[in-house]
Amino acid sequence: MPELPEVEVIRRGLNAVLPGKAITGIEVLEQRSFPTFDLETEKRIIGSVFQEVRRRGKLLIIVLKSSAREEALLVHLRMTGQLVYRGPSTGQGGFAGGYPSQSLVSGLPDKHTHVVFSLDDGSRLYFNDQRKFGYLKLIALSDIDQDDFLHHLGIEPLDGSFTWQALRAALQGKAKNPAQAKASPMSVKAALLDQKRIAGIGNIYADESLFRAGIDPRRSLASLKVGDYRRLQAAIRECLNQSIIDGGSTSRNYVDSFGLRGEYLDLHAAVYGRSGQACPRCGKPITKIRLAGRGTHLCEHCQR
DNA sequence: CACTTGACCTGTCCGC
DNA sequence: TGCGGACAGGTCAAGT
Repeated sequence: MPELPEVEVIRRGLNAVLPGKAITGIEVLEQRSFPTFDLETEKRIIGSVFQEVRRRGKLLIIVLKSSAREEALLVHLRMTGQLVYRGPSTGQGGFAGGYPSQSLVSGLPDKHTHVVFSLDDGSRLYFNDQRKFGYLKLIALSDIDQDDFLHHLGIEPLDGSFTWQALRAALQGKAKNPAQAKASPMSVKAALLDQKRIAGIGNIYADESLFRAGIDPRRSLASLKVGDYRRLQAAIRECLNQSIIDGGSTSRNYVDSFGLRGEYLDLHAAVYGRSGQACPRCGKPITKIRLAGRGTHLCEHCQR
């Protein structure tokens, strides 16, 4: 659920409040959420200072600096993870109680809070995760290229290098033989969801991008023409950028770093979560099918 | 080897 | 109202 736009909104929110603050304490209440956490890890974290928050695909990279070296705290939210910041209870940023009144979460920590960071100004950072699929991991910043997950991530759709040609090359995969790649029977939706080909797209933005591009998600990669890749490349960028503007998508429990919901699904989504409703383009009902193991929303009339 | 399916979890929603 | 079961979907391991 947190896909690229949601993670980007969180990144920006954290980047506005964390840099310069030092970590004075960490509590790991659920080992599964931070499987490599031990005394050594704790020693490396406590006393370190937040530098900046980066993003790669759906992964947050929180850069810390200790006296010894720079560390990277990797955070993957998977399905239901949240990273929520709370200012000092005296009220930071004008927020009484340290958080905005519209915040969907209050009373932290709660039963889904698995990791708590205490900061030197009295603020806190909470990692919450209903389904415990998300994780934290600490590595030396210099080792960042060796992280298995990070290392294999595909192209970044918001980078300048994301052209339609790059999209085509990424989706077709690493097959050395171009003829073989061209013959791929894989559906375009399954390829969009493969983080090793393109990073950051999940179920919501796969469906929305394909609708915007007018492409049936069941189409095979082999069937896509240059025009399809051109339209899909533009559609992906437009969907992701619009969602970042809207604060992301909240379909179940996504909230940003201040506990606020995202408005993309209400304001701009055309098909996701709208089966039975009228297609905004042609008025025929949106249908929902199962594809690549996922619920898939489309307009049978507009997407071909 | 390329691709698909099941497991990991827990909360919500639907029908009976 | 309670209860069983389907469903949600990111990623990895196991299966085809």
